[in-house]
Amino acid sequence: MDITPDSHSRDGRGTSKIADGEASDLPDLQPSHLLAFALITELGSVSLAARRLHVVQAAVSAQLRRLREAVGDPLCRFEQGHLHLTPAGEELRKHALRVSEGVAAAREFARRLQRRIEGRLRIALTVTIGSYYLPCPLVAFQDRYPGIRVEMETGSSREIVGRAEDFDLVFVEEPLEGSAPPDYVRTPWIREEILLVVQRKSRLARDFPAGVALRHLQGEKVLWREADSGVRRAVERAFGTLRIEPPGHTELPSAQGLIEAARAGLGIGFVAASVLSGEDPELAALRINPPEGLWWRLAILAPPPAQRSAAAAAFLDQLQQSSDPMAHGDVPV
Amino acid sequence: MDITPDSHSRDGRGTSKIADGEASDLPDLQPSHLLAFALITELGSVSLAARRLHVVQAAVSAQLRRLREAVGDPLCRFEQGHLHLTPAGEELRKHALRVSEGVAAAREFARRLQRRIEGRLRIALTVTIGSYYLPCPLVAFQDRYPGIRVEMETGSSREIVGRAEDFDLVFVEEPLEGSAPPDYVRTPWIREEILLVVQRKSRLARDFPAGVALRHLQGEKVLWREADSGVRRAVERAFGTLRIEPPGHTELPSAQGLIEAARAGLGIGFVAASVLSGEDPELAALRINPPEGLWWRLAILAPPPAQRSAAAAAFLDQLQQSSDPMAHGDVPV
DNA sequence: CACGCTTACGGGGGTCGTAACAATG
DNA sequence: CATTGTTACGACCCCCGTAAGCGTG
Repeated sequence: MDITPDSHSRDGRGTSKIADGEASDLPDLQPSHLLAFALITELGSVSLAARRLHVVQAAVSAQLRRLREAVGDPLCRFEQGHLHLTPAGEELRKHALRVSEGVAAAREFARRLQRRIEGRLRIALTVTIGSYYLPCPLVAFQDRYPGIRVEMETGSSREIVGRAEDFDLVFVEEPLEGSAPPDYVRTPWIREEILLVVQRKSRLARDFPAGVALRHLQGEKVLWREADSGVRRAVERAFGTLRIEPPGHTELPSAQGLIEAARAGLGIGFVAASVLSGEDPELAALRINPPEGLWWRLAILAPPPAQRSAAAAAFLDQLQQSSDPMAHGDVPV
Repeated sequence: MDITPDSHSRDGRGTSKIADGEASDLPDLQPSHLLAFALITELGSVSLAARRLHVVQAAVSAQLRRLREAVGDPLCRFEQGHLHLTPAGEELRKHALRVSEGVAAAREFARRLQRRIEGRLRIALTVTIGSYYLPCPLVAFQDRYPGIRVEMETGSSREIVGRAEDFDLVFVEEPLEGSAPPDYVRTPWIREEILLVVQRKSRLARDFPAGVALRHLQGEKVLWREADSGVRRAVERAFGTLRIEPPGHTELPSAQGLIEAARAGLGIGFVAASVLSGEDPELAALRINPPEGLWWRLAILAPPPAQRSAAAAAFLDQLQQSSDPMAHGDVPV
């Protein structure tokens, strides 16, 4: 036999004397009444407490009466304009103060959360994003909200997408690997072109000044970044659709190193557009697969707006604000 | 200019954003929601919390939602049948637990008060009452309610009546001296006859076997108890109305001593009826002012029933129960 | 008589219960 | 399919605000 709770008790919030021998028709002790009582004892006056609670005297007076009824003992007395607590009131005051402080702390905590004074932001990202794109907005965010603790975790795209529930925001490279939780939303973040870097004097630069299709690169010596590089994986994926497998030649630990190697004629390389600053007299940056180009897209995976933490919402806001100015710029590796 | 609190705000208990820059239309954080949240986190389930709160799931679910809205951050998530708290939820849980414990303590305190497991009983009384009439019912009371701390204070009738507000019960001898607070109620307690003790062979015993009027005692040698004796004051008061002042002769420190002195023929004495146990071959106990006799009345001054502490009510109950059986009996001085 | 606490009374909104839906194992 | 959590909706009652009463300095 399962208890359908108070099925036939219309008494919404009342005596609550289920399976309780207590035949007392007393109203049960409400936390809010304790709050009022704590304030009354602190201020020594019902009217002052009412003022601070933004209600009229009569309301607080009624709360005090209900608390007294719930306790069953008189709690205080007003004589010669001053408040006097009975022993029971004195004792109850301690509990009321404890409750009051707890609620005040909770409210203060909520307030700090809302004002972004406090909070935690758990983000997951790939090493590439963590190295190139996130540091700048992150320091800006921390500068703006110094109280928010940011906890980062890096992992493969598939891994962090699978554990998306554990994070406020997940920064991934597209196309998404793995499956995100059902109602998560994908927000486009950065869309950047991947360019081919070759010597100006090379055959490719001469033959394809307006851009080169990937299939023309077969047999070229390619300067790769390390295996988990985001750009490398994007290019490899593009090659994969063509079933072309360009032989790896050299692995460079940084984009800058790759550029230098390309300048020296050691091979061709793929870099994100933002890495190339200004014109280079010796190097050409060619569009890939013209006219659309090969684009590298970064996206943010987030819970639906209603389920976002304030910190996450603030960070997303900031990213969206500064996504046009492209403030993330070129960060040295 | 005084603030009439929310005069034109019909919003009974709502956003409460008076003079608060916060333009957030969030509901404010209710203590009861914290209680529900604490229970949810403790039990790890909304339905279990609902069971224990004697409400349906939906109600608790709604409370959880309102708390989340009030905080502005998601608090928990339900995945694979288990509860997972977000960082904000984890933090809020601490405050919620504190509040929950405080409220539980307050409720437990109220319960103990109602069951008379705990409490304080502050009583005021005259030394006479404290010596003769109160000890017996008091030990019975303490035996029945061992958890209730009894605090006694003795003083003159006028003094303790004046400070009646400081006590749960005031035991006085009538007629009352001084003025009690306006709405205090007087409960008759003990009504006992004061008898005149004389030698059987004395003239008084011979002339007035059915009782003697006070005016016939003029010139007698009176054996008094000490000045603050209740019986002595009662008799003196009776004498006072007649404007007779019987010369004091001897002061005895105890009722028993007074009786012995009377037996020895040292004078006549006044004692409460209960002090005389059984017949005495040498002594006669004469009614005073027949046929009504001279009565000594004890009364209890108490706040109106609604303002009585549970302990006071219990003690009064017990006294009323055992007032007929006269269980207070004769207590040796 | 100003001030503070209490009581009585009417109205609005919060909260409960019912019911239907979605997700999970 | 049983269990659990959520949403929608209607009804009830708590609580607030207004107003009057009352005691006190």
